[in-house]
Amino acid sequence: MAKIEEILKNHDLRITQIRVDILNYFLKDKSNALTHANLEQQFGKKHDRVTIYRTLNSFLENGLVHKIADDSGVAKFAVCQHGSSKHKHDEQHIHFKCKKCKRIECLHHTSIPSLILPTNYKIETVNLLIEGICGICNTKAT
Amino acid sequence: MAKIEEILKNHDLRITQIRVDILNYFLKDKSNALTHANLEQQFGKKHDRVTIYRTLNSFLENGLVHKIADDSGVAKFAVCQHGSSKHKHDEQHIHFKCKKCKRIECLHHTSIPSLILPTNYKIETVNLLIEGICGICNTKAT
DNA sequence: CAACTTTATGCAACTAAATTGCAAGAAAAA
DNA sequence: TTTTTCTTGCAATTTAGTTGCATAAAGTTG
Repeated sequence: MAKIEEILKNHDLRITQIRVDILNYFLKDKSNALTHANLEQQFGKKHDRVTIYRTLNSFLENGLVHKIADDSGVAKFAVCQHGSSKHKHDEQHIHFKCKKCKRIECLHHTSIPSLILPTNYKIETVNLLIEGICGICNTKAT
Repeated sequence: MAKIEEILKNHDLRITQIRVDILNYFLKDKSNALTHANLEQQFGKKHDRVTIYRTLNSFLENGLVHKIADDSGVAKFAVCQHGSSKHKHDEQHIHFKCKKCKRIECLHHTSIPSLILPTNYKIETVNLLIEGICGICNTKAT
């Protein structure tokens, strides 16, 4: 069985054309976040708009991708790092949004420092989005 | 001149009824974030839906409020701490979203630790959203 | 592998959030 | 108080996402 199909299986997802296509597209650049619009542009002729939404949602529910919080109002998704089970939680990591190229990427190798909150606050998830200029844009500066 | 009106002036905003109303409402609980829907519920009879959007946007542009990134797709706003000029940047702070009461609040007294990013990455803004159970909900637990 | 069960897909319609254009009205400036 | 500039209200539109339902495909079982 091809690698892609194994990944889908491991996340309790049926193997269908659109899922293979979209997962492949995500895996081309693992740290890059994608929107529904990005995928519609890529696959809009081959697959239905609504099916793309539903694919993203099932990927999300089954822990294959995670949703990235940003203030644009458009949902962005990126593949989770762990290759296998849907139950294993993705390590928390930083998201970086470049103001120049607009790309959002996951910085998997940069850890989130521990935080001290007021008494009685219970932390469940930490969502850290940094905006600035990414390495690529910064080297080929104006 | 009343305090509210001074604040508007200091942010280069004309004094109008809706702006006074909305700013007052924000200031009732300075650390609480509000959505357009919250404000529409409060002021929908007195003021137009679109005007509420525009009020939020001018508050945002003139640095009176900031927009909070979260994954819900609905824009949330909270007043900035500094009372005065629109040019003074708001100190960066943590946002906390309670999974029980759904409230988003600004933790102004909890600072963001410094972060080390990969080479050539330039940080401009840090957006830190923590989800969990807030102090109030946690003490009156189930 | 045929029949069956379950889940996914495509299409149309719909909802929700936010924006735009424009004429009229209100604030601030001259 | 007149003029200029900005703000408001209304209608229409755009954009993002969801829902219902009939059909089709995937996986399962005898």
